[in-house]
Amino acid sequence: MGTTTNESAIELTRLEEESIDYFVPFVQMFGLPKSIGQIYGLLFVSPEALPMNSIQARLGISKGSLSQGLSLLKDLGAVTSHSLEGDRREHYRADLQVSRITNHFFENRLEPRLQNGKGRLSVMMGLIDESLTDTEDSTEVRTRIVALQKWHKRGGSIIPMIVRWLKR
Amino acid sequence: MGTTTNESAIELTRLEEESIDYFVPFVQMFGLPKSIGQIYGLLFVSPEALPMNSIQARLGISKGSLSQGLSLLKDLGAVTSHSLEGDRREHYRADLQVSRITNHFFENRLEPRLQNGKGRLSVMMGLIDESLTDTEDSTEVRTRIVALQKWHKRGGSIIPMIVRWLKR
DNA sequence: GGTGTTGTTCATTTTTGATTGAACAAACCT
DNA sequence: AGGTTTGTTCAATCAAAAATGAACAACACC
Repeated sequence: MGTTTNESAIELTRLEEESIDYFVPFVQMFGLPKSIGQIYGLLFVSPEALPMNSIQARLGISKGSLSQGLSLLKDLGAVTSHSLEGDRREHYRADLQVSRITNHFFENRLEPRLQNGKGRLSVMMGLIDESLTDTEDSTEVRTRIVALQKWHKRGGSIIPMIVRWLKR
Repeated sequence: MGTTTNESAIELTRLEEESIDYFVPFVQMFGLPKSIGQIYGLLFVSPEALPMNSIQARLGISKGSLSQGLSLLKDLGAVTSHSLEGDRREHYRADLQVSRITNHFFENRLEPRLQNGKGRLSVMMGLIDESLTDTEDSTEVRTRIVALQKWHKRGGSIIPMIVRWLKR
């Protein structure tokens, strides 16, 4: 039933499978790769922190993906790493704040593009204004761009609200 | 400066270039292909409705992409098609409501996955509850899932608000 | 020092998704 | 009817993104 068919050594529990199948589409809708969802999904239902090799054995993904995935998740603050006494391996634990993942989307994916877009809109207005031919058409287009600018600003202002809503 | 270098027959105006360079990243952040952004960007600053062959000549993309792109944009309600007297070709015009595009993201991309996720969360709760071993660990995990459920619900409830905010 | 373990990096491979263009259908005209 | 224009569909190609695994670095222990 789950999409989590793999050739890995260690079987996943039903709970782990469900969690992974929850988080994979979740991270994907925010433009993150599947492996991130798998890792986070597994850690989310693991009461104790897990070392890399154990995660790898369960998910059956490559060491490279895992290392990169964990490092991204650490950057986001979605997982934390812990050293245990008498064990050289780092152990990884999921942070409960799922919003760490969504914030990444808003702050790194949306914000910069909105910023860039803002500049382009000004340029467009400039181009319209300097075009001498002040026809009916050009006023129509000007109207459109003004509307877009307004809408753009509105979109930008809602993001901080969403972020605040999703955190805590 | 613009990324809109192509081999097409008809030159784009600076305004058209800027508009395309505005909309391409815009649609991409909502998971739509670049061609959609090009088409919409061009139409957005065209005072008169354009026929397919003219769009193709300006953008230099294939007839196939164009046809598919326009049909998606029409489905979203982001462009409308009009028949002109004495011209067999359909003419396409951008709808000012950019929110048509974003709504597609929220309603077709986010909503269904949230819905699917809701089901998985119930399954997860069920699995935890039926697991007889009622250890410290299992209560910890239960807590996590409850928190996730709460967060999930919160996320679901914000979407209609965003959609309403973005429309008009 | 040498050996085994842990984790990272990055060039190659694989997978996924977008674009192309040729074949086809439909509409119009003479 | 035949010929032309307009638009769609879909298998093949191409491009972008993700996953792999081998090479490497860092550390620990003997």
